Amino acid sequence: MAFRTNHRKHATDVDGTIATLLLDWYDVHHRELPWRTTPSDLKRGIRPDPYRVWLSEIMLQQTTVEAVKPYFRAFVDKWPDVGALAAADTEDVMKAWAGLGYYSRARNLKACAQTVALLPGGRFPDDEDGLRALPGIGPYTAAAIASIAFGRPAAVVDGNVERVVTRLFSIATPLPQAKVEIRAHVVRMLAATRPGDFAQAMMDLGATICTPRRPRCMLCPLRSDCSAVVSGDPELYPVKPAKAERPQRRGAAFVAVRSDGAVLLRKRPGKGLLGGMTEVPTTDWTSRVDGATGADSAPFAANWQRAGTITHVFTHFALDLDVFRAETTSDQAPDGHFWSAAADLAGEALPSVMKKVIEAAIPGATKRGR
DNA sequence: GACTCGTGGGA
DNA sequence: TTCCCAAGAGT
Repeated sequence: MAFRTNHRKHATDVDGTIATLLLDWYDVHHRELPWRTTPSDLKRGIRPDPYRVWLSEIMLQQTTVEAVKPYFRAFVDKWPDVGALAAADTEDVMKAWAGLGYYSRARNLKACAQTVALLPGGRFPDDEDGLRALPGIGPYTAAAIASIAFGRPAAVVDGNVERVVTRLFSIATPLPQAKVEIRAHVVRMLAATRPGDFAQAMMDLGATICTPRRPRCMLCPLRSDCSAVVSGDPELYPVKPAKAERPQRRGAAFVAVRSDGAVLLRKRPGKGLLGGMTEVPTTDWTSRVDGATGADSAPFAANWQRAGTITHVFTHFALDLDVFRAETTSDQAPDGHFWSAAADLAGEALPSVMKKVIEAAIPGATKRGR
């Protein structure tokens, strides 16, 4: 292929060489993913479905490919197109999203589907600006959909691209300030012929070769052009600010079990932490380790028994919840609460932390049914 | 620009 | 164990 005469060439030629090397690598080593159209399919004129591209991109925000796969399959099975999702019950969408995290994505997903369904032809906008205006679609996702689904030469910059580019050019500027510089490099390297494949190739390279730790530089198609390989340690890049330490909170959670196995639940507020999701009654989650987390802070009087303590780590704090369980014959649900039948529990919109709580009180309860 | 917002897996 | 972090967006 290309001779290594980079030092004799202009920057644009080098950038073009990088794109070619990357795409040649991608043709052979690309990952096969449920939402992806392969390079050979693209060459046969098979275009990706914008709905599936969009859905996968939303799910993949700050979420691993392996975590997304089963959710993606479940969603396209239930709601095969944007019209179906637009018509779906929001509660059903939250239930299907439960466990995937960052639940505002699910609400924005539904809102976005409804907006798109009202557009001419019920189709997604086919450019960055149009996409960027939709709920849940930011700079990255707009560029990703524009390039992958519509072949637009958009600069797709995600965490993978940031890592690859900062290493490629030894960019020591810490993130997020380095983003401007990174983006400029991507714009220059962008292969106008295959924008979508270029974007996905960069991400595949970052995910499989140019990894955060112990990158496999010997297998990298760009190693000859990589500044970090030549001049130092690729793991030094990208430079990120130190993380704030994670505070500890604690509280108590109350699992009330009816004689038929139903469990008392309630709905969290629409916004904020675990917004719109379902939970068992709990105390406030206080920063006081000596806070009152006993049975006396239960939502109603009952024969509360300790059922252990669960721990859960959120992005910006860690949580210990003392779990209490009580059997009750009362069929009454306190204001704002409802009974969920034993067979329905597994399908409720329960975030992982709440499944942990219920499992501590009733082993297997969230795994039955459905 | 600095926070908030989940979860599970890997080193 | 502890830390890092994964195809970021909204405020």
